[in-house]
Amino acid sequence: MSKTFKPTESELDILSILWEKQRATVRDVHEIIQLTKEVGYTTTLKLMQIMHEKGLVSRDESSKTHIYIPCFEKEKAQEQYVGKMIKTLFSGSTSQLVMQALGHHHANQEDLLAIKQLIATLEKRK
Amino acid sequence: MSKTFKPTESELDILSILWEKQRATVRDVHEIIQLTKEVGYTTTLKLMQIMHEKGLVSRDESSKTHIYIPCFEKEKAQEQYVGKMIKTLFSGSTSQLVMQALGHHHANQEDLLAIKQLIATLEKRK
DNA sequence: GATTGCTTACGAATATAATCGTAATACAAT
DNA sequence: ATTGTATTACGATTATATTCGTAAGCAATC
Repeated sequence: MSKTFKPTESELDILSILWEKQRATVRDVHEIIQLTKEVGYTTTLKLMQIMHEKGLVSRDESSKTHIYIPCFEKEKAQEQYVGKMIKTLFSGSTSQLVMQALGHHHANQEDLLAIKQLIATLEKRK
Repeated sequence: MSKTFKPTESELDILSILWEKQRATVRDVHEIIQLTKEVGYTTTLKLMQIMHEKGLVSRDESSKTHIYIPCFEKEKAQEQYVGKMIKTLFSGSTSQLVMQALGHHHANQEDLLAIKQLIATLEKRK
């Protein structure tokens, strides 16, 4: 029964900030957005208001300056996007995605160790 | 000088079919799209025409029924989307993406072996 | 050569997303 | 109280994406 959740590009950018900070005001969010994008304050405000209408975020209105909180877990978004990506960009092959990621983006020794351990677990569980 | 390439959702669906088949007519593509989506033939046609205008695909017009060919490599799209995803959904952590993928999507023994080998290479190259 | 069926071209309508200006409101400082 | 500043609300505009109807071309078949 979980609704298909499908934020737009801009909404996802905002969500990613909210997941990071847990809770934030429009200004908090806007200041971060502004680092990478030339955009007015009211634009960010409006986007967050729309996200509120859609139920993507909730907000604490007890003080004048509202505080926004994401309405669902980052993990849910991760699952959805990773799945879609494996399907449309990697012909359904998980390992191709994994290898693309490892091949093109840095992972340190510790990270690699953790991955090896996960693989070991998966192999045992066969 | 490579332009930022940014296909829409629908365009990406079409591209993914073209990458799979290498070359295809509008009808070929439409028949596959139709399996998952209720949409008219001319809609698919129009989308592909627009993609042609944008330079996302080229086409062979020598016979009446045009044959479409993707204009750039799947790998380029993979790189771009994986990068964006690591950034917005995994706080910049490649290994988190990798572990999410391996944890939630099936990979067989052979796949896992290939990944282990890649990791070994990366470790050596330290 | 008329009819049928499949094709492309094209314009228009509709839907969705993103942007911002302006006004109203609250609150703090003078 | 008045002024200044930051906030929200809201409407309007613009941009972009999606959808499809209709017409025109072409080739095979009747």
